[in-house]
Amino acid sequence: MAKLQPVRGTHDLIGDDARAHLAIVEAAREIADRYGYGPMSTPIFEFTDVFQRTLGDTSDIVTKEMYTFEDKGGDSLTLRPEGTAGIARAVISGGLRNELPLKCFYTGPMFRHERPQKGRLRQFHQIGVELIGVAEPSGDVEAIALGADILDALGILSETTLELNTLGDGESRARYRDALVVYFTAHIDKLSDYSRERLQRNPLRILDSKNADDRAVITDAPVFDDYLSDDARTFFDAVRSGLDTIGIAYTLNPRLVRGLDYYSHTAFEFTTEALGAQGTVLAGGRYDGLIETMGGPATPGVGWAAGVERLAMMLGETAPATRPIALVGMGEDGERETVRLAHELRRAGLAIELLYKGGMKRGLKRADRINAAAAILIGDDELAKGSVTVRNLDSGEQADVAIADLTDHLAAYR
RNA sequence: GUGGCUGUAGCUCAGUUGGUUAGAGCGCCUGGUUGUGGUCCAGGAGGUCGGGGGUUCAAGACCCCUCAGCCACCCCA
Repeated sequence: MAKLQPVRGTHDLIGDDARAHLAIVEAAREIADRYGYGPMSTPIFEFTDVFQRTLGDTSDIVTKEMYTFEDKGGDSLTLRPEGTAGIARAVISGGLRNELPLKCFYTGPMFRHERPQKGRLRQFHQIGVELIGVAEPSGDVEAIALGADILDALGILSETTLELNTLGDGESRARYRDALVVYFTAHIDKLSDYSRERLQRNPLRILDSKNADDRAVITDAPVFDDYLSDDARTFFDAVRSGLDTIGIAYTLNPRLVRGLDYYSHTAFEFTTEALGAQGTVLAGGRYDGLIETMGGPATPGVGWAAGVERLAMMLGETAPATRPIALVGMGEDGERETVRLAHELRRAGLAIELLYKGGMKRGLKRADRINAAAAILIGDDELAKGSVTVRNLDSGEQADVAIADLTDHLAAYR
């Protein structure tokens, strides 16, 4: 830390950026509420174990991306890299098992020690939902519909594609995994270095490789469809027909995978071409094995998370803030009166900007800069008459308004 | 963690083969207007040239290291 600067990969949210983030979260929260997904908040740090056990010792997040530290009591704590683990932990430790299904919406910062690039930060923000305790495909459909509704409300659904895949049940996936290992091992000389590593850790990931040589090998790789159990196929068909019923379009992407064992059945991502290499905007899936993996009773779950920064990048111009009315006081008495009036008018529901000092010229200049719709001028002349001057800053027209009539007069600016 | 590109005023950027006091536009401040903004005119403030080291008579420019940003890989929101 040679210099006063933000930590790499972190970002201040100021002005319009802050407003845009808030607007996204608020829009999402409101829609989630309509679906019955109520707010829930878990700590931004947990015992390291919570993430280690849920995410698996071989995942990238655990092996190299966690912000882990020891607290003064000697416990190993970790800044949360994602939201699901904490909620799953709360389900177990908070006795929420008796209140299933749990439907929740969460938002907040996440932390991953990655190299920053477009759409990727070390501290970023997510919104997300979880539906825990529902094993039916209608739960998957509901979660996806909720995500689509939020994207639609933000005006960006049409810029995204919903990619959909099934990871089957554990048995199907184990057999498929074995088949892949056999196939890729036979072609190991043609694989990239990265994919050779993946072959050890997570063979399904090879299917998702961007490497041209890998792609050639992948073309003839075994397809999951041949290994899918009847139950898994039935489940996936039900999800698909559910989406069809409510008119949500999707593309099947057999290469869309999740590494960890507790994932099952549905995997989906809303992706876009608009964000460069980090095209995933909202992604999730079913994690029926998660809570059991953490030491709880077998409990099904499905959910997703979306990156607020990525959503914000797609939004472009934000809706302008409501135009305030500026109060400009001249002289001591005038300034005192603006303070009193500001309080009164704000309590009457108007957006008021108090221009603390500096006289009329400066006051009007500032009123203009903050995009005020009107300025209320109060000086000795006005005080003597018991009125104020209301200047429309667009037309330049001015009116002498008795203080008693002011609220009515200003109704035009609401 | 790996690779490529880039760091000059609050912002966007010029700055010639190394040459004297580092510039522009926008923004900001002041005045023209002792009670009238947005336009115009005049003036002004604002720079460790990301940081450190080196080469040189001389470095914003060249070399090395480092930090940061961007983009990509990896991975993911």
